[in-house]
Amino acid sequence: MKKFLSNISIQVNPHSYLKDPESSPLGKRIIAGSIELIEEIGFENFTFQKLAKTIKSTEASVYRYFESKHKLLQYLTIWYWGWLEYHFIFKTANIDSPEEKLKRAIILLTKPIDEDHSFAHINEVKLQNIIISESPKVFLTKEVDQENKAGVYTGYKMLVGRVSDIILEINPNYKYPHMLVSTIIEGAHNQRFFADHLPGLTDIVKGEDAVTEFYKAMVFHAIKD
Amino acid sequence: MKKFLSNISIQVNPHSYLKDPESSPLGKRIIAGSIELIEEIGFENFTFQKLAKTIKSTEASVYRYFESKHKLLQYLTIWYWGWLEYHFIFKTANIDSPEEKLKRAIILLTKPIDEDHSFAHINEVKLQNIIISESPKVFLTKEVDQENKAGVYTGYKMLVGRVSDIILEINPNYKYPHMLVSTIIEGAHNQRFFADHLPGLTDIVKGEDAVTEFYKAMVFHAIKD
DNA sequence: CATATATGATAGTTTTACTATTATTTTTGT
DNA sequence: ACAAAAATAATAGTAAAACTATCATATATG
Repeated sequence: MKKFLSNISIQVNPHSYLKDPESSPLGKRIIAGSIELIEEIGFENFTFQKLAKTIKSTEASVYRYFESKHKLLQYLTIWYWGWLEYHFIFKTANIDSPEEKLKRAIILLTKPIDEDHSFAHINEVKLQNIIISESPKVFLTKEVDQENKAGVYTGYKMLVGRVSDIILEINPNYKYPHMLVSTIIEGAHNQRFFADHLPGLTDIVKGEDAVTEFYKAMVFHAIKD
Repeated sequence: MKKFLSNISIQVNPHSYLKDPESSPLGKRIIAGSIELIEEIGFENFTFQKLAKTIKSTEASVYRYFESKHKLLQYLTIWYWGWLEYHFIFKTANIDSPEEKLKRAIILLTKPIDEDHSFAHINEVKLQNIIISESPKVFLTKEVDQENKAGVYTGYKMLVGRVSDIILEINPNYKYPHMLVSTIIEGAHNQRFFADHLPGLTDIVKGEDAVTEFYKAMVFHAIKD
């Protein structure tokens, strides 16, 4: 899957930035550098000073793009939801069977990504690691309601809504489609984290992608009458 | 359910504290005060200086009990897992049917708690709100592996292990019991948070505890052959 | 009642998060 | 090609947070 998105870009809610990082080379270096650095040292240890040093710029310049490191992480997660939604549309296009569409959606939402380099300055694999380890910190704050009003979570809700719609195509009487979808998205992140760091909280089955298998079976059982 | 634990206390891994807060009145004020304050202002805005002020002590005194606010939050979550495990044992004691035990376990893990005051200095309802909004921040750090080695997550794993054992009693061939249990624990927290702040990510059904109903149905469907 | 221990009062250090100012470089319109 | 505008760099500074240290005082204990 190479460069198939060469002329499109993921729209990110401007609430998360002061100046669009897509609009300049420095902005792109900030994004690329922050993905590298957050993945490497973790969000708590990440500072704009360290970022400036790695991308050979200055703290003040970074602050012209992002008001805080929290907003930068927010930007990255919004971008990721947009990226997921794009792939979702791509992967379910022209498929008639809702069961097959749902299966593909679950794979997208639970499998580690291997594709790369659709966007020159974004390392999707590292970004996904950041999403797994850091993304709950974006919404688990006292500012979540304001941010929600500002539209920060629209992309996430759209994605959940799209997958929910497929579930309702399969079973129009199923009562909890959104719950099921957000459970598998957040759950898959947790399970990947547990597999790496707290294996006692998960089940690792050799020669099998247990996370995807587990959620696939779970979803199809849950929505059956 | 009143004071039925008058002579027992929840053991917390000493890795999380410098001096046992259960061992002194000041220690108990630190715990009580931090539960109030973290619930009110959120973990990011919480500082030892603010805590000291609310409990009428000093920053330096708080630091004699906890090395950092991260360790304090860790202490609270370890205590909560111990509390849950105790309740789990209590609620499943003398029940023969594994289905009934599992049902009770799911209720315990997914329902908001209403009982109170079993432990004088701990407000369990507020503590649960903290667990919902802040507990992933305990393990989602670069220090998780060291902490795990130090036994910080033993209580969580024990709890997950106990519920998994019931699942295996019902279906010895089920491959993912730990995954299923940790999915419902973390999932229920997320869904409660979403219901309050990001309702587009969940399904609120009036006159019904949708979270508990959803996970009960999900689990029993998942473990069926 | 002497001694040890816990807490309080106070002050200090380092780091982070962020703002302000001016100089220099790069971009853009004509 | 060049002047004006915009972006970035260089530098410095402030406020608060996250600790650490010291000494005085209170409380508990043997």
